[in-house]
Amino acid sequence: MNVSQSNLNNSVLKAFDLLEHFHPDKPAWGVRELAQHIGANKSTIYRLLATLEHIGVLQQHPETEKYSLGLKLFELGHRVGIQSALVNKTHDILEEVTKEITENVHLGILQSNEVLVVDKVDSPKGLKLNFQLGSRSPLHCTSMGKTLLAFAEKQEEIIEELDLFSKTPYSLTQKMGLIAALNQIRKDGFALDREEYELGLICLGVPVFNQNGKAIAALSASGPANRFREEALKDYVAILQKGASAIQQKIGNFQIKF
Amino acid sequence: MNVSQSNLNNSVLKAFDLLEHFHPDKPAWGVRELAQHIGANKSTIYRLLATLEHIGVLQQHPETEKYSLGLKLFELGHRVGIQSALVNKTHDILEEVTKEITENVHLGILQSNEVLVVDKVDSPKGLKLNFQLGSRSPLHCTSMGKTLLAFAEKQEEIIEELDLFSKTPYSLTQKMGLIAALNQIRKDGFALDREEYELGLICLGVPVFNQNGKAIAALSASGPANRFREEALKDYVAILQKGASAIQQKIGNFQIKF
DNA sequence: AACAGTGTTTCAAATAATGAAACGACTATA
DNA sequence: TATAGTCGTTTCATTATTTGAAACACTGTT
Repeated sequence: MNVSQSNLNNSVLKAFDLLEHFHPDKPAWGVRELAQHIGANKSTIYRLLATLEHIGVLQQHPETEKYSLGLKLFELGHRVGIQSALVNKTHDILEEVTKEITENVHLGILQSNEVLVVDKVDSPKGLKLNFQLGSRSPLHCTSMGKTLLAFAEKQEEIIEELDLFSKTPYSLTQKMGLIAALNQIRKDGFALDREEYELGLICLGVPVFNQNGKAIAALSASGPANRFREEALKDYVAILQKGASAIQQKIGNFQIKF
Repeated sequence: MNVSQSNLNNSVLKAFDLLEHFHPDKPAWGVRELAQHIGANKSTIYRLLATLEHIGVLQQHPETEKYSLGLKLFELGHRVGIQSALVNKTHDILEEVTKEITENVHLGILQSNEVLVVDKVDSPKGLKLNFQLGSRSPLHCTSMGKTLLAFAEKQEEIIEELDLFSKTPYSLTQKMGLIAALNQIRKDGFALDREEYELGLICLGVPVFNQNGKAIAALSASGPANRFREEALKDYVAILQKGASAIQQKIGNFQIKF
C-alpha cells in the first residue's frame, strides 16, 4: 500500500482509497478481510476504519462488526449537488422534460471514462429499471455515454482506454463500429441505445453544451422498448434538445473537471 | 488544530474536519482564507486541499482557484443511500404516501441532535419550499424533529443540549413548553408543526419504529398552510401512519448509530 | 481443551506531517 | 513604473505520527 506521491497527504489518500472499496457489490467489510484485499497491515486498516467510524463516515454494524458507509458521507455527498451549478440550477428543467416525455430522465457527465449520473427525475409511470443517482455506467453501451464520447475533445484517447465489453448481444464491442456510431451521433445530434445496455431498455441521449460550445453533459430519456416506438423518437429528441438548450442558458460558461 | 485522540488517524480527522467547512453558506474556500478560519498553518491546509482535489473529493475552480466539494464525494455519498436498508428498501413506500397525500414527504433520522433528511419524494404540486436530501434541521421546531425527540430514549439529555432558538414567532423556545408538546405528541402518535420552522409552512410527522419498538426515523408530510386544513389532518395522519408501519415491516430490526 | 476466527492494543522503528520563510505570479495603489 | 499587497505553491530541517509484528481479549467450533 504505497500511495506516496509528490506532496500529497498519504493518510488521506489511503482513507479515500479504503472508501472506494465500499461499493454496492461489496458494501460491508471486516478489518482483516479488507486489509488482505488491499494488501496492507491489519493494524493500519483497523485504525483507518476506526477513525472513519468515529466521525460517521463509516458505521460499524452492531452485530456483525463489519463496517459500511455512514451518514456523514451521505450528508457531505448531497451537499455537492446542492452547491453544484449544474445540478442545482437545472433540476427544474429535468422535471419539465420528464413531464413532456413521461419517461425517466437523466443528466450525466463524463468522468474517468464513465458516465456519472448527476441528476435524474423518475417518470410518473411505474417500471424503474434505471440508473441510480451517483452511479457510473459504461460509455460504449449507453446513450449518455455515446453522446458524451461523440462530442468529447479527447475522443480517440478515451476510446483506446475503453473496454468494449458485451453487456447485451446488442452492445457495440468493436472499435470500428463504435467510431462509426459516434460519427453518426455527431451528425444526428442525438444517440440511441437500443438494448445495448440492458435487454428491453431503450435510451435516447442528447448533448448539453456550455456557452463555449463544449459538451459538458448528456441528457437522456429511457424506458421499456415497447414505449420507444420509431414514430415517437423524433418528438422525444426535440423535447430533450429543448431541455438541453434550456440548461445551456442556465449554466453559462460552466466547466467541469475531468 | 490539535485533533489528536486515542489511536485515530490525525490526518484523516483533519481532512474531514476541513470538508465540514464546505457548507451551503460558504461553499468555496481559498487556502489562506480557510487556514485562517481554522487556525492552522496555510501549508498544512494547502496540502490537505491539494490531496483532496487530486482524488476528486474537492475541485478547484479554474479561475478563482478556490476549492469546493467535488464529484467523488457526490458519488460516495449517493452510495450510502443505495446501500442503506432504511432508504433503499423504503423509497417506494414514500412514493405511495406522496401519491395519497399529494404533499412533499420526507424521511428523517435523529443525528447529532438534529434531523437528517435521508429520503424524500416531492409532491406533484408545485411549491417546493422544503428540506433538501442530506440537509439537517433543528429538532425543536420541525415535525420530524419533535417526533424523534418525543420518542427518543435519551430525550432529557438531548433537550438539555438543545438551543431552542426562535426560527419564527411560533417556534417553541421554552423548555417547559417543548416538554409539554412532546408529551402530547407521544399521546397523539403524531407531531404538528404550524409555521414553527417557516412562516406559511405546515408539517405533520409520525414516528417510524423498528421491530424492537425503537423509534428510528420520522416520516413527514409538509406543504403550504392553506392546504393543511384542520379537517384534512386526520386523514393525513392515517396515511402517514400506514406508511410508517409499512416501513417497519420492510426494515425489520434495523438499527442506526447516533 | 485446543483451535481458528474475529476486532483491538502495544511499542520501538520508520516514515510522514509540520510550519516559517521564500517563491513566483498576480492585482491594485502610489 | 515602481511598490505593496494579494494569492497559491514549494522548500527543508524539526517534530510528531504512522507503521507493523506480535500479543491480547473475545467468540464460536472442533
